[in-house]
Amino acid sequence: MARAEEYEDRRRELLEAVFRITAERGLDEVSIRTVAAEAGVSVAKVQYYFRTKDELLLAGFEHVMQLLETRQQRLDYSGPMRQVLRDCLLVWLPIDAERIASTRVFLAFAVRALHSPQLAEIEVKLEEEVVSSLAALIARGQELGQIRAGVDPEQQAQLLLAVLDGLTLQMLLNPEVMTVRRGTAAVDAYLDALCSS
Amino acid sequence: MARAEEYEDRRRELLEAVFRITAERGLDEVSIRTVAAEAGVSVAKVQYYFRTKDELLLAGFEHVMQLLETRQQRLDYSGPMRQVLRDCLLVWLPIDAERIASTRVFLAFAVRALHSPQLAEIEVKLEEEVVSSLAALIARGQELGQIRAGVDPEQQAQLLLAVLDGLTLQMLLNPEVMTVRRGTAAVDAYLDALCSS
DNA sequence: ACTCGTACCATACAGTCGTACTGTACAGGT
DNA sequence: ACCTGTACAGTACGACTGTATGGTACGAGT
Repeated sequence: MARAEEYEDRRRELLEAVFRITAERGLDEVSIRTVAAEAGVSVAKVQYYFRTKDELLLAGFEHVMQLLETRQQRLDYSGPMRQVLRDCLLVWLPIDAERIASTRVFLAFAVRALHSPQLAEIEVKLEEEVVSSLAALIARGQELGQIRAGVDPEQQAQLLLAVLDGLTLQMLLNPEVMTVRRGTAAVDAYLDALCSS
Repeated sequence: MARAEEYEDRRRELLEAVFRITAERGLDEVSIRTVAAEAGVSVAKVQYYFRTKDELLLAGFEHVMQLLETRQQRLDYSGPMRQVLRDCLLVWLPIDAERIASTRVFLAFAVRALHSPQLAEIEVKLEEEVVSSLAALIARGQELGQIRAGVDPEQQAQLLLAVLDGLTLQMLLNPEVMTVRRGTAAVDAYLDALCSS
């Protein structure tokens, strides 16, 4: 069905425009018109693919989520658990231009989700997925004797995600203080504590 | 000078309206008109005290910051360092209605600061203050032998703040998963690691 | 050949936005 | 008594917002 594929491609192009605007100028610069201009299309085309702005934003959030998930799935899962876990965590840290953009967009949507049940639903769903996949990695590491046995995988995964969110916020807000080096060092320290006896 | 005091009072009333709207409906629901309506005054009155919307938002951010600082200064600094540090950290965690509101507002402004140099400036300034005061507490705890000597106070303070930010975000976004109990437990665990040899 | 759905475009509408302008009530100084 | 500055109120302006509408080009089906 080349029809359906093309349809999805057009939608994705528009969602990428949403992504770029959000990353560069913030979520409240996203309007039907700015998205149309960014994508180089007419207002009506945006409306054709997304009936309302809410629908556009919903899809925009899901687009970022999917991007982050994809990045997580593309990792090399063959090495030692500590390495795998580290790579997995680094997906969320703003350590290069690509990740700076995606974490900015994520944060913008997450904060808006505080007042939008629909966005919150998406956020919660993704978080559950990430937590459970991290927990699975931790549990697997425990089986292999590479990770301390005493901790609850699920709870530890949640905590890791929280630490990650915090580091992300600090790195974005104050990159001169919370540098890439310090951020990754913090993650490594956390992993040290998790892996050592 | 009762004149100047009244002037500041009026300004504060408007800033509290900004605070309430931001906490309940989000920062992008803040407009001159919604603030005027929330405060029960005319649009022109808001304009009289804040020439532009930017000025209003700037002052609004400073207002939250001041609120948080005040709350931190009102603490009881006489007990053991661990207790003091804990209270200090809990100022930032959304563990009751008051703190939920202030952390929501803080996050909203912080994310907007990603695209506003003026807001970012305020954020960075506050963060430096908080970090240095936390670092002072840690250093004092080290002198008293209540906190492990091996760590760098400044760096540890930054990390603590990051963890706090992350926990805050999680608790606000997903309160059913990251409960008050778990959030405070995470802080306590962190303090345990900091205090034990 | 005709029709129909898809994929758009240009434009219009009502509402809201930040901001500016004009007017006024009133307290205090001279 | 007169003037001036403060502290507002009411309203208007242009820009921008999300959304709706009407029109059109075109490939596919019958």
